[in-house]
Amino acid sequence: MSISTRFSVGIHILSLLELNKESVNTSDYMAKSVNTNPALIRKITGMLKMAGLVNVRPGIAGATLAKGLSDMTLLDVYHAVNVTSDKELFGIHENPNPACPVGRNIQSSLEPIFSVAELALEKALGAVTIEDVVKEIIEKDKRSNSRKDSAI
Amino acid sequence: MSISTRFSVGIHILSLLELNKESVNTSDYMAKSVNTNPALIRKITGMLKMAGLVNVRPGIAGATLAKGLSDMTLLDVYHAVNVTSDKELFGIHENPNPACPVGRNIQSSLEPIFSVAELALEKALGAVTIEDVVKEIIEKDKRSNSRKDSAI
DNA sequence: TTAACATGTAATTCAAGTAGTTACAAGTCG
DNA sequence: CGACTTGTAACTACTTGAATTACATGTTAA
Repeated sequence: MSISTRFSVGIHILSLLELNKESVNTSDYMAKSVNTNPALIRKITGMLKMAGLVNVRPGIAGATLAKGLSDMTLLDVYHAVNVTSDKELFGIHENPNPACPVGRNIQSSLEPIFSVAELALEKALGAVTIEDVVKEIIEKDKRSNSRKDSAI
Repeated sequence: MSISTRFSVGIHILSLLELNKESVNTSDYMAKSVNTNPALIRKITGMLKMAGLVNVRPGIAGATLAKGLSDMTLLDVYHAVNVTSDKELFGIHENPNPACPVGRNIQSSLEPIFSVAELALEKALGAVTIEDVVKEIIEKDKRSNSRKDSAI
């Protein structure tokens, strides 16, 4: 199965907080941008808060960025929204037959290999900051706007 | 959610085919080693067959390796058992608000980033062959056996 | 040819995770 | 006080994974 869209929604939220920082970003407003419901936004925002990425307090409208954009990588978001802390990316079948040489060694043989692969993934995510994403969004928006203008 | 255990089971099957190549590896036998049921083994074996990794034919007992162990990487197995062909590893929320700069650019901004991360993962998996896994299993088994002997 | 056995596959069930939705308690502020 | 917001819990619908059962199809040997 795919990695939860909580990850991309988390990135969406952080990007939105930057690009819309002049206004108050309530869960209701952000839900409209993501196109989901406010409760889910609040849930994910809560996860981002736990990770120290956003400031948000009960009763006070709006969330704000808690750190500089260049200090937040996608890996931070990945860890914030994924419950991968207790669950590995790769699932390994449990209870293989201990009477079989393969069965009794497959798990311990695969774990370090899977770890290396997972770390490669995380390294790639850690190399991209939210600032990079925001810049990309701005660039893409400029390009599509200029295309639209020239078409008129 | 985690990547399906079909992946680790697929590796288990291929390793077993090598280490038990003197015997006939029926789905029933392999199911006992993996500790699951024969139908699931046949399903995964069928996927491995589609990928050209094993030979198996209706009515004829047992599966065999279709290629050399050093010519099979974990990435081959990953692609064989994962239906990732039509589904990306990272899920991106659909239908974000096109009226919002973030909403209308988030998907196209994230896709290439996620692709890079996914490729990093696949590169790591492609660097490990089934031969490596089999050697590791043999090594681990030797070590645990010698420990047992010395304990007597 | 037939009986025994193996693979291929469909259907069913159960469990778990995702995401959408509603509802409401708790907190804040004019 | 009253309007608004966040934090959560509960519920539903949906999807996927995995286990299980059943049976059609194919093969082999007696």
